[in-house]
Amino acid sequence: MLSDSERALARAVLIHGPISRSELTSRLGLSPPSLTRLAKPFLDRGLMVELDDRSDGSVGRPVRPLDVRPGLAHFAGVKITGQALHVVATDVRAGLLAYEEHPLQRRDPEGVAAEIARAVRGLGVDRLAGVGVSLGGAVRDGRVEFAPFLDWTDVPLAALVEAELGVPASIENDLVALAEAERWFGRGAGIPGFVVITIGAGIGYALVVNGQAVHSREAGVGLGGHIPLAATGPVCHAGHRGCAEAMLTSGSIAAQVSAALQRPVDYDEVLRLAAAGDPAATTVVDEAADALGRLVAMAANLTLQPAAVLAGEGIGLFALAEDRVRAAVAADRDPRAEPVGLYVDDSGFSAWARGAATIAIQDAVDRIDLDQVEQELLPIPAP
Amino acid sequence: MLSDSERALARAVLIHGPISRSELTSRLGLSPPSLTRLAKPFLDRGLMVELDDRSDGSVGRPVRPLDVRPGLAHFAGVKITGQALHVVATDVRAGLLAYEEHPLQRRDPEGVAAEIARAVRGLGVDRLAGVGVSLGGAVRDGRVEFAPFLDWTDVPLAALVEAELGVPASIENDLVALAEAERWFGRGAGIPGFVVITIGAGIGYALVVNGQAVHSREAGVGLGGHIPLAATGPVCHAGHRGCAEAMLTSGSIAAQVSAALQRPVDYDEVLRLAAAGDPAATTVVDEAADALGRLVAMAANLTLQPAAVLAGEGIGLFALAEDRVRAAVAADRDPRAEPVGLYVDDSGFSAWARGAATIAIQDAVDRIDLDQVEQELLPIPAP
DNA sequence: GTCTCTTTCTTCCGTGTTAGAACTAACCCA
DNA sequence: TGGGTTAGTTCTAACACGGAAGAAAGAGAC
Repeated sequence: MLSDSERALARAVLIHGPISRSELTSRLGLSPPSLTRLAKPFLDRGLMVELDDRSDGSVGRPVRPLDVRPGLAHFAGVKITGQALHVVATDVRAGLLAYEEHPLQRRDPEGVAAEIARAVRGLGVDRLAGVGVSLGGAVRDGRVEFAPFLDWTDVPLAALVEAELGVPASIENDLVALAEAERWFGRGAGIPGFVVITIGAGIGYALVVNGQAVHSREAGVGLGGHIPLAATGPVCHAGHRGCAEAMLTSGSIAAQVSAALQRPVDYDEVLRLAAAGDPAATTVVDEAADALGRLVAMAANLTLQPAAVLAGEGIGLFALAEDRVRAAVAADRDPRAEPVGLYVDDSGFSAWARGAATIAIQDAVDRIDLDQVEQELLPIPAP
Repeated sequence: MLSDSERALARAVLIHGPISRSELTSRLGLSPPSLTRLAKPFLDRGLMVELDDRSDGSVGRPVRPLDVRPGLAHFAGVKITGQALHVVATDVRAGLLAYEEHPLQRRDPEGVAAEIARAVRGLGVDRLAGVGVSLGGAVRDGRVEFAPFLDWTDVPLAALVEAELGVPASIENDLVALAEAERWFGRGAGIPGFVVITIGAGIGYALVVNGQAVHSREAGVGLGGHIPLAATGPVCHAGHRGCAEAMLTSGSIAAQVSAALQRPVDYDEVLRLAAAGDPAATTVVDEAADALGRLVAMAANLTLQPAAVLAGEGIGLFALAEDRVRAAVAADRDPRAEPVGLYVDDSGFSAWARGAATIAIQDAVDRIDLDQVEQELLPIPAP
């Protein structure tokens, strides 16, 4: 619907906040006249607004930065896990407006779609322009090809959710969605390529290269989880000693400390104990930090990307043992290579659902038709 | 010089051999009229020819496939190692016409440039349209920023070679060049992404994602070389036990077998001994095969690419222990994931120099100026 | 105050690229 | 010989783009 240049403009304004036409010329490689021409329809239809950036003392005509019209639309993002729906409402930049968690009652596609619809309606968001749904598994063209934790095969989830909610629905693999969120609105904004590693109940892995997320069939399979990271260490359920799952998942870490202390301890308590100096917890956390650093280094080495975004609900580990992680990264990295940039997204569980919302936002941008913008958008008074 | 569409056409015809306009429409996303218009200047100026594809029995007007004019130009490729220059002459599709090896006498930039020029002239190629040079190190904009094995820093090698030879010279990192060669003309043609692993005197590693080679600053540093692959095993010069260099380089393999047999044995003899069933050689080769498989699996897992091109002068190992390599790949790969496609380029040392030639070819395509095609090209009679 | 300078943005217009519609070319087959 | 089929071409209208020149809007100098 939009031409390439129009879409590039829309994306640039969405991602880079208020931005002047002159900066857009260099960023998009277009001439000033083209920017004037391209921006006009977006302004006329109320999709963008022109800010009057008050004079900052510099000489010359003041810039009139373009921005997305505030309150133009809202989006919902839903991450499906085996146990729950994590639901967020966001603005057009995936900024968090609300976050809720709902236990998942049903597992059949229709039931899940109905619960997604109920949860999204429960957010009470007006101007909902799209819903994004993410889950672990292989996803293509709005269909869940394969989702092991729900035992789904070839489920047309986007169509089901659209039918329930009446707004466009987008589906994506949870890790690809998270990578997209980090790339557009998160810690990876402005970096051409990076690795995404999540730790929590499982190990997640995704990749952005040359400014685009790698969208492989494998994304759902969890290939990063069984990379060997320690010669000694616990054994994962697949029988790998010292693999990423064994060293880094919150369940395995909690189990190790529980065994040592001979009482049940959960992950958060492990982190507290380690912070307080408990020797068993400290040992386990330190070894996990070493393993995380090794995983980051290995991923950076093999993907040739000098940056990593760390996320997931278990990422509290990093704050506790940052020095060890960094030391482990450096140890497995050639000293002549650029040091790996580490960016931590500690927003925990809501990051997953924000990732889903990002997919909905991206699809909404691609869906814009300047000839068919609903007139309801226009009456909103500009602030 | 060429517009985007013209360049896309030129590349498609170069890469995909004789190809009809109708197939180009779908491949390039252009309309038939555009193909007619775009192809005409290339035909008029003698850069392309129209084949009359004799009727194959199908109904309808026969196709007139476009192809590069035979004998249009030749290219030279030079790979610099610490000891020698490996030099090839190729046609426009990087097809091998000649291969020579010259010991490297001098190490200073001017001396190397002079030896490159002498070696290339020695090939006796007419219609030389460009020279590509590749070497291990960091390269940018025709300059060698850093080449440890020659102890070079910021050497304008392209300019030096151009001055000596009088034809355009292109410089690239050896592994990026090899990856480009595999992507355009080699085993990776038609695959959107793959990993390149070379074994030989060292371990090489490169990456193609979304149809483009990853061009990182790190490419020259050899990051793939010290990935841990075996808990036991020999120690590399950097002190890593069981790392890729220790397990897979021809020097390390030969040294292990030499130690076992208590006599000096070179790499080729190791392969012969293993093929003949010698127990020491077999053990070392089998362990190397396991390590190679593990490296491939790890790279495929972390890059999310389901294919690997194996190359390098030591790749004879693969033919000898293919089953073990494949088994090791499968063992470290989630069974639900797509199996890794293995493509072997067993052309040995000349593959490196063909990679360099590929870079020259790519640059030559980007340099085409349809307004300034030399008239000398035209008198060649079409076949 | 007003004049000049600087920078941003806009208007005008020529150029070049694109694809739709209609057409021609070249072959198979009956 | 004439219809069917596919490939490729010609004509033309639309349109996106950037260069040139101009307008807008402020800062600073006098």
